Amino acid sequence: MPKLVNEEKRRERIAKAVWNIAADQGLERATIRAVAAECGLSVGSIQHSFRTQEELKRFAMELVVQRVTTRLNDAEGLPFRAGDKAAAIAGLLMETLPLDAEREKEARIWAAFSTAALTDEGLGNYSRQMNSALERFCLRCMQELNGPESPKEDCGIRLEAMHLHSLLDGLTLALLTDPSHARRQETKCIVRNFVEQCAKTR
Amino acid sequence: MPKLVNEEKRRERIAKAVWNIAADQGLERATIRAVAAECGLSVGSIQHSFRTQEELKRFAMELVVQRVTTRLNDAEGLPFRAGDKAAAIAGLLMETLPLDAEREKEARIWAAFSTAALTDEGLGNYSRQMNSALERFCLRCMQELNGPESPKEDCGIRLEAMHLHSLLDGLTLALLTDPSHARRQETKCIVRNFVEQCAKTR
DNA sequence: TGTATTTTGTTGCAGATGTATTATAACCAG
DNA sequence: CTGGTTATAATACATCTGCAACAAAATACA
Repeated sequence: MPKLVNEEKRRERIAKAVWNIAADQGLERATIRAVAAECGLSVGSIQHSFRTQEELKRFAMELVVQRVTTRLNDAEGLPFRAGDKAAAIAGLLMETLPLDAEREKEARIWAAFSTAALTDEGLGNYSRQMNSALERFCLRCMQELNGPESPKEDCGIRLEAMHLHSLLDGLTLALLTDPSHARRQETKCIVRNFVEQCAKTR
Repeated sequence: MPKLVNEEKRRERIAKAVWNIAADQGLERATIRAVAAECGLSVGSIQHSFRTQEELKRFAMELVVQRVTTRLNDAEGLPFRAGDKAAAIAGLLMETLPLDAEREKEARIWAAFSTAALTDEGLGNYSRQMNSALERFCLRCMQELNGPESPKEDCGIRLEAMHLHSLLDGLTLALLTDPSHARRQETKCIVRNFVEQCAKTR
């Protein structure tokens, strides 16, 4: 029997190297050799874990979707205190925005992949998965905000959830091209205002 | 004296070839040879107009910013009829969204360039220019919506303009990954609701 | 300890890519 | 028509890229 390696961990390590390169050089610079250098492996090792580069990119993007999706689901499960529900939800929403260095990197990674998905049909499904997950999350937030007395099958709330989702995406983009402190503060204000407004109308 | 060619037209023609490739294959596929083939020129001709590929990409992105900026400025200049001001503005805003094939292509082009700008400092300024132009446009729309009696130096309206800007960006992204008819209709609803809501609060 | 089996590292190769160089063709003033 | 200038085209070349092939090392079990 040969050396035993946790193949899944290995694949994740390689995928994270792809993330790093995508975040600060662009996905097109994530060549096999660059990835190998980034995670301190040889080209042969990468090839052992991923037959082709396309497979590697798919896996790297899928892993992003998985991580974010489970994180969103976990957040949904949290109980809200009744008192400051609006503030709690605003905080929850802000956690999805690139307001610190770590989230900014994640957002840059996602921007690279989702743009690549526009011209790479093999990746398109992951974009759609991510959008579904985000929209479910936003819908859940809006329902929580509106209180349990609101109708479950309201068309209006679905549109408001889409509004929220698009707003978060747009704010993310704006923060990526201008990550200044001022912009961050304004972004937080916008999210707070949105939540406030929603809470008021009901 | 030699053959005289309208150099500016030539450069634009080449830049548009870059746009085409970026829109349906991704900016990284816009190699010199691919661009030459796309616009029916030879590699040498491209090189005559652009010394390096980087210069070509910069020009192609700058041209997008110029076009959109002038278009937005033109739109701002139009007079609004007093009667259906909200509807008129909603229509104006929808014109910035990829609700038809032509705008969808433009949005794909812009997505490619703005993502590239995240990891290419030479392009970052164009992203910021575009954002400024869009935000001015949104601010102008909000002011028009609120009527002339609203204070000119309101911090709130600036935030609302940023909200609108981010919303448009996010809606654009969502439409690119799901350009279905249903999604387009929902997008229009969201824009109309936003404008309505803004008009009501004042 | 031996060895079969897997992992890892290196190298080779065909094709793509950016760009410099060179040669040809087109054009207009004289 | 012609000469000189420029536009266009073709090619050359060094580098990069994905991937395959192979060699070397490592390890778990007999």
